Amino acid sequence: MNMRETFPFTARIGMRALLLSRMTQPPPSVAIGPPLQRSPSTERVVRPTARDVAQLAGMALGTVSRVVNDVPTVRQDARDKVLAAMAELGWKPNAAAQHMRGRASRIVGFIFSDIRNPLYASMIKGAEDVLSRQGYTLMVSSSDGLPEREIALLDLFGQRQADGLIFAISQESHAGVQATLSQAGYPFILLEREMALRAGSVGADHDGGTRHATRYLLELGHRRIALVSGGQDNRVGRDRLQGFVDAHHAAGVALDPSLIRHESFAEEYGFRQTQLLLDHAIPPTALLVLGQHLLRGVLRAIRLKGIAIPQQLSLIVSNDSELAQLATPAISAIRYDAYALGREAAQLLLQRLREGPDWTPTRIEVPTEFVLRDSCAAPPRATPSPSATAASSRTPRP
Amino acid sequence: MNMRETFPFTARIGMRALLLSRMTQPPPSVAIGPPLQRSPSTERVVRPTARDVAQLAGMALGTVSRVVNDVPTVRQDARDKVLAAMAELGWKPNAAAQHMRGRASRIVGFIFSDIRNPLYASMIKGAEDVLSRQGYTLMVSSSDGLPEREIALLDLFGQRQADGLIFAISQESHAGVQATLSQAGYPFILLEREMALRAGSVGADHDGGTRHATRYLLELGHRRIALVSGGQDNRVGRDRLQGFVDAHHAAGVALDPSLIRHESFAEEYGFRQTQLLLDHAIPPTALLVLGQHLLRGVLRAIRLKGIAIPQQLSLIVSNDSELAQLATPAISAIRYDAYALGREAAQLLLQRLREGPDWTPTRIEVPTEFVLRDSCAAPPRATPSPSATAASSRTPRP
DNA sequence: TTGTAAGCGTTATCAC
DNA sequence: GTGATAACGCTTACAA
Repeated sequence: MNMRETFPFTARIGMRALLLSRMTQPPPSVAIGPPLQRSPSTERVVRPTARDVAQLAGMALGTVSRVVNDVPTVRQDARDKVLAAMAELGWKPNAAAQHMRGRASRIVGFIFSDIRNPLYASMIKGAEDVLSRQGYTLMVSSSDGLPEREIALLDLFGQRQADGLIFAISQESHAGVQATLSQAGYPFILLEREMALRAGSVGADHDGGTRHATRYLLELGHRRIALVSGGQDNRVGRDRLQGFVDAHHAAGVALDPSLIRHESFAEEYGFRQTQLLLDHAIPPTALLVLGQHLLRGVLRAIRLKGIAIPQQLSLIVSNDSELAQLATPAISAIRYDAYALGREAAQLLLQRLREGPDWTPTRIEVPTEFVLRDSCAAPPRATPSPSATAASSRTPRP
Repeated sequence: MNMRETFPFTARIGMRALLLSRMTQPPPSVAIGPPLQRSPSTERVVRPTARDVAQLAGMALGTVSRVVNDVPTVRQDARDKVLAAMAELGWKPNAAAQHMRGRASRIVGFIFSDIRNPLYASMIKGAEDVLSRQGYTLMVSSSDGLPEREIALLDLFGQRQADGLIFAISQESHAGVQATLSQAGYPFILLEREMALRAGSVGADHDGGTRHATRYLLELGHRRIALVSGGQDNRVGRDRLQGFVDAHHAAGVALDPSLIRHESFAEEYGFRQTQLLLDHAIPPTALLVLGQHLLRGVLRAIRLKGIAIPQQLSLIVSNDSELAQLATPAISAIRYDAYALGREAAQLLLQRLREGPDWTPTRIEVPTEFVLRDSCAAPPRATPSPSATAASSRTPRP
């Protein structure tokens, strides 16, 4: 017999105890913990099953299933009885059991370094708005930028039967992650990345954005434009550098390699490299900061030196941020719609899920936009350096 | 026979097609969509099962299970054979199937209005860092502030067999949400909210924070302090009002009810009410803005009127934000650690899960902190209004 | 049109 | 110690 205790479960009004905050907590570790340990005394609330519904409705188990799955060959009165029983018991089909019978889990994983990055938060919301409408639920996890954790998460999503994954991998070339990914058993979409794997990808047009911004500076007359960035190991970094170089070529302006610093996205790197650049024998008249966190460090270094923006130094940042908008002066920025990026990623994944493994991997590009604020001006007439005065001509690009 | 195709699945290198961005997309709807529709041709990659592992290892199915669950009564050579087969096939236990056998799902749901709110993002990260270490995975969903969607999500997490939920409900008193919650069948922790339900809750000490800030203004000599806020329908709003009132009482200062505006958290409300307050017969000399989004509108109204902060008007905001930090002048703020809040919520949920239904519902309070910036000063000697000069005495609270 | 039963991938309870 | 085997809650042929 399968009869259970009565429903519904009553809610008791509980008293509240006021605790003073306890805030001790060891730092996050890499391990996901014993993936699915034995749970000693898993107190599970007694939930009704389809069998209970069938019994209450006086129908067979199969009929309950047919009703929830909208199989047309169910007589109206039978359907009504089942529906009534469902409502009475508050029964909802168990997704795990449905999945066991070959149904898709409708779970999509999402891995990024840290959800506190507002860009990721927007991407998640964009993806969620698309996916939730199709009955998918998002499982999100932070990798904290650790490939080992990414691997663990990839395995975890496998165990958890995810139908697909949206992934902003930390290091495109990490062999372990690549290997895990290629055997993951579920399709994935790369965010702002590119790999030699059969995967869709979605990214912003950083190439075009950076080219546009660089050309703008060149047209203002700048001839020594510095670049501070990170990420040699991902598509974003490569695209940005490409745009920077292309703009110089197109303008016929020689590019001084000593003005390019692209080893890290860290704030301190921005601080240090800006100091070095400003101390350069022939310092740059404009600075392209490609990385949100870098900007803080860059601004600190500029202020420390007492350099005036934009009179002595023009500044452009990518991507846009509150800091860029609210700084004094407001910083011109290369921006893109992160929400749209997430939305496109979700749509691409859905398409892949619809079309199956024969699907042709696709890359979707989201446009970037150059937002002109108060941080750009023509270069100062004479470079602060004693030498080189001929360089500061004001001609727009030839 | 249960023999499958061979593993592992090889990864083919795919070519990439470059599509120009397509950005059409209907607006988000409330419906979660047909919760778990029939998926017409769910292409599932053939995954190995424990049975395959057993066969390859030349052992029985049960032994495979014993090995993954670390049952001690397995001989070493048997264990080795199974382990080898597992590795060869890349097999991982199917979490859904494990759950079917009574194991906890180790899924925790998280509902908030919009993940793009940086406070929620931090809370999620805090919760994730605690939960992931115990093998739990977070399912996150936005309600967009719609109770109907909250109800749908509560049901969804039930279907998806969540072990528990962390919830920042939109309207504490919504009957439908209350009813769904009380029959959810899984425990939940309320974030920054309070309800007459058997639930744990975690919140910041807005009462104390607001009291502290108000007292500070009173000690500066302010006697007409205005309050712009929203959320009469949740604990945060009530706590803040309480702190505001208490500080006045403690200082023996009468409180003018016409200076209290607390109907909405919307930017436009902040804009409009600030205009009205500044046009007041006896305008306030200080303004407490309790709500992140309000601040934008408030600042706009103040600038539009050409009022100088802090010379003519002192300003304090809750909670802290980039805008508060970067505005000119920087705005003093009441802040709290949202990451800690999420962490505490997760720990409370874990405790509840450990202790079972007999657990005593607990409220955890996270401290707030008053960050003094450049937006506060003593009130101007004479109020701009022609009347009332006696009111602007400078005595600290008696 | 509806009831019956096999089976999804595990775990747990039996025997052996 | 290890091998069968019966569940778990559901879907889906197949019978009736």
